[in-house]
Amino acid sequence: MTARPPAGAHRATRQGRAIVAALRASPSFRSAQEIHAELCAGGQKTGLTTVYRHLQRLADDGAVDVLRQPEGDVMYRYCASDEHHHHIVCRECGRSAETDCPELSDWADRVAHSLGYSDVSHAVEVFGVCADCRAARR
Amino acid sequence: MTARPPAGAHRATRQGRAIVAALRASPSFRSAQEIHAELCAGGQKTGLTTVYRHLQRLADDGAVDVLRQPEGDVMYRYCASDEHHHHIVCRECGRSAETDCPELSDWADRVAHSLGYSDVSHAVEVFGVCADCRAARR
DNA sequence: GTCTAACTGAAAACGGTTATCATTTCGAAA
DNA sequence: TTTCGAAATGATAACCGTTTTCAGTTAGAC
Repeated sequence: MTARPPAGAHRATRQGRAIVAALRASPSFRSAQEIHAELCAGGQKTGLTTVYRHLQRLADDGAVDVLRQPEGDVMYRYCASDEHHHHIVCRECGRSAETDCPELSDWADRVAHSLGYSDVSHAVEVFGVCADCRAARR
Repeated sequence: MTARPPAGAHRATRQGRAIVAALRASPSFRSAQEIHAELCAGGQKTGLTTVYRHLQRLADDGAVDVLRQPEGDVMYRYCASDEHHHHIVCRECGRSAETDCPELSDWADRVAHSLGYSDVSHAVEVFGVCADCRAARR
């Protein structure tokens, strides 16, 4: 009877490191497919399945933010903050900024309770055009 | 050279009426597939393609609200209000209520502008548990 | 070095949505 | 009422992102 490594621990793999590095290197939301293409292009051969698996686990662990685009694609971004927060995403280049939302939580709670709802959560995404893209337009 | 009916006009069809009726009859968000199944079950034979086409056009016309669930399914609901508004959706039964959002718009604009973003739009969904479902729990 | 659970990835399955295209239907004009 | 073309329909296939499968590989504890 030999001792076992603690079940549930994650192992350090080349692919896992590459995926986290790719996420950290980007200030904007990226799709699994984009990250996969980027890794392959950079010589980091990695299966698409593996990319999906790591992103999913990172999201479960709360290490990345998940955003669903209006078109339905799921995007991932490395989390700067542990706190509950929201994003302002540039419609053109995808760059995003984080913001906290105390007023927003208050608003959601107040409105929900006044309508008889409890256990309130909210999903908010703000879209706009960032300063650089606006400048590039003209 | 014969005169033509105005291009772009919509024609009144049995299927179109059935789809609108199904939407009007429900207080909660429904998926295209659900509506299709409901029509078929009710003897209103209608193609799935046609359901998608009508829902899409209604959404384009602003006649229905569109909501993307966290799981990715697109849901549709008849619009009570023409104004910009948001929904509070019951996590358990899907029932939804509408609410306006002047503070929310202000918040989104203010935060976005302070970060250099313009042409701001926002997507907000609030989820909770409605009074009936809460009562049914215990 | 040994061993095994964790990880990998090619290929297939999945599921919702959209495109294709031959057929049907609405409705304006004659 | 009949005609006729644009619009609508719907069965089928294509699409596309994501998940599952499963045989093979690898990290890392001992």
